[in-house]
Amino acid sequence: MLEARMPQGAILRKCIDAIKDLVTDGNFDCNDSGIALQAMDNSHVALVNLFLRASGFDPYRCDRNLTLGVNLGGFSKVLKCMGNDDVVTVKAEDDGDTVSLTFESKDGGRVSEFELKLVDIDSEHLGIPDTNYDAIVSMPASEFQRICRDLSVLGESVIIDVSKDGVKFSASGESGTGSITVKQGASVDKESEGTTINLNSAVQLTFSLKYLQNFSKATALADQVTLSLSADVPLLVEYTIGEVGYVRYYLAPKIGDEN
Amino acid sequence: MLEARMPQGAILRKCIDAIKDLVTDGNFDCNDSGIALQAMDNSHVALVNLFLRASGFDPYRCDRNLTLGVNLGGFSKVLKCMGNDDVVTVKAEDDGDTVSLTFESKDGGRVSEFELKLVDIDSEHLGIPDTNYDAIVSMPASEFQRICRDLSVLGESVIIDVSKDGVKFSASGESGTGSITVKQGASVDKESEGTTINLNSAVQLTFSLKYLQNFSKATALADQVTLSLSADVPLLVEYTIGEVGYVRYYLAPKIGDEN
DNA sequence: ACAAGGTTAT
DNA sequence: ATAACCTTGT
Repeated sequence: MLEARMPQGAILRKCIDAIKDLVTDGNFDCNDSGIALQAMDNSHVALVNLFLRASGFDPYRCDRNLTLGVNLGGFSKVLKCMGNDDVVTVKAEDDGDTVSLTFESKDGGRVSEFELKLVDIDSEHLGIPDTNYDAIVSMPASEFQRICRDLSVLGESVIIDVSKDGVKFSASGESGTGSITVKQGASVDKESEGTTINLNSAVQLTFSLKYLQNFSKATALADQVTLSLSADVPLLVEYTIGEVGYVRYYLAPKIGDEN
Repeated sequence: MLEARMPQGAILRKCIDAIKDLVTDGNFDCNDSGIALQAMDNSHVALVNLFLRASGFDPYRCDRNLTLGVNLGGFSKVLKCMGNDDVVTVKAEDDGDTVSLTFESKDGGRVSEFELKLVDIDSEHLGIPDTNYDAIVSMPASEFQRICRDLSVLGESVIIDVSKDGVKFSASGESGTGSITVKQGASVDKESEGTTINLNSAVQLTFSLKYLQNFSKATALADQVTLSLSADVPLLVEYTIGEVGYVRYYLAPKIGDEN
C-alpha cells in the first residue's frame, strides 16, 4: 500500500493544476523512491513528467510498486477542497480501486476525506534520452510566463534564439511583430531572480506558444524555470519544486515554415 | 405611510442579495415592529424569511400595516446604485403603487432617489411551527459556505451528520466521494470563529447542495451561521444580522434514496 | 485571499 | 451559450 503525507499539501495541488490542462488522465507510478507521472498531452504533442521524491513526504511508505490511474480533472476538483495550509495524506491499497485523500487543517479542527475513483489508462512509457543540450537558460518563471502571454497576442509561434549574452523570444502575426530579449544576469537584485545562460552553441528554434503558456501554469511551483534547447530535439521546460521534486515538459520544435 | 431610514444602508443591499436568487418577487410586510418578508423560493422547495426590526432603523415610522410587493431583481439593481456607506431611506404611501428609495452619502454631498414599481403578489403566508430541534450547530458562516461549495463539485446532495463532538458533511458522485468534519469548539481563537454543537439526539439528514449554496449568499451578513436540524423536519439555516434582524432559510430534507 | 458579478472572447 | 478573465467588495 501507499501512504504519503505531505505537510505542505498545497504543493500537490499546484502540481496537478500545472498539468491538468495538458493531460486528462494519468498514471501515478509509486515506488520507494517517490511518485512519478509521465504522460503525453491530449494531442500527443507534448510530454509531461512530474516527480515527487519520497523525501518530500513525511512519512512516506510504499511497500510495493503501485500504478494509480487518475482522472486529473477530478483530482484537481478534489484538491480545490483543500485549505491552503492543509496537510495532505494520500493513501491507496495495493488492489483497491480508489485513492484516498485526507486534508487536515493545521489546528486539527477540520478533517476532510475524499476518495477518488481510479481509472485504467494504457500509457506508453516513453524513454526520455539524456541529452547534452546546446543551450540551457534559467530565468524567473514569472518572466517566462509573461513573455509567453505577451507574445501570444501576436502569433501562434515563438522563435527562441539563444546566444552568448541573451535569449530573444520573438513572434509575428497579422498585426505586427515583436520580440523580447532577456540578457544574461539581468536584474540579479535577489538570488533566483536573474537569468543565466549556459551555452555550447547558439540555437534558434520555433515553438507553439499555446503549449508554452500551458507549461507556465507551473509558475506557482518555482521561482525559476529552466529551458534546455538543442537543434531538432524537444525543448525541455523544467520547474524545480524545492527539494521535493520537479515538473518537466517536453515540446518538439516546429520545423521549416509550417508557421 | 412607511418611512424607514437605515444608517448602514449596505445591510439592506446584502439582505436582498441574499434572497434575490431564490425569490423573484416578494411581499414586504411592514408594521410597527419592523419589516418582514416571507416567501417560498421559485421552485417552492425552500422558504425564505427576512426580518428587519424597527429598532434597526432610525427613525422608523409605519402608521398602518402595509404590504409592499416588490420584484427583488429590480430592487437589487436599484440597490446596486447605492454607495457602500450610504444611508438608505425607504418610503411608501399607504395607497401608492411605488416605493421610494433614497441614498445619501455620509457627507450629504450626494443624494440619489429611486422609485420602484410595486407588483401584486399573491403569497400564501405559511405558518412556521416552533420546533425543538434535535441538533443546533453554530459555525463560521464562511466555513459553511466553503464546505457547500467544495462538496458541490462531487455531487448534488450533502449528508449532514451531527454527533456529539462534530458535524460531518459528506457528498458523493461520479468522480468520487468526500466528507468534511468540523469538530466542536475547533479554532476558537477568536470569538465567533468557533463551532458549537447543541445536541439532543444525533441526526443525519440529506439536503440539496444547490439550495445550501444559495443560502450561503447571506454570509456577508453574519460571522456565524446556525443550522438547526431534526429528523423529517425542514433544516433551518439562520444568519443573525447584528441587532437588526435575521435571514432564515428553511429546506426540507431529501427522503429515502431519491439521491 | 476569497467569492461574486460583469464583461468579453470563443 | 459558455467559459475565462478581470474587477470589486468582504
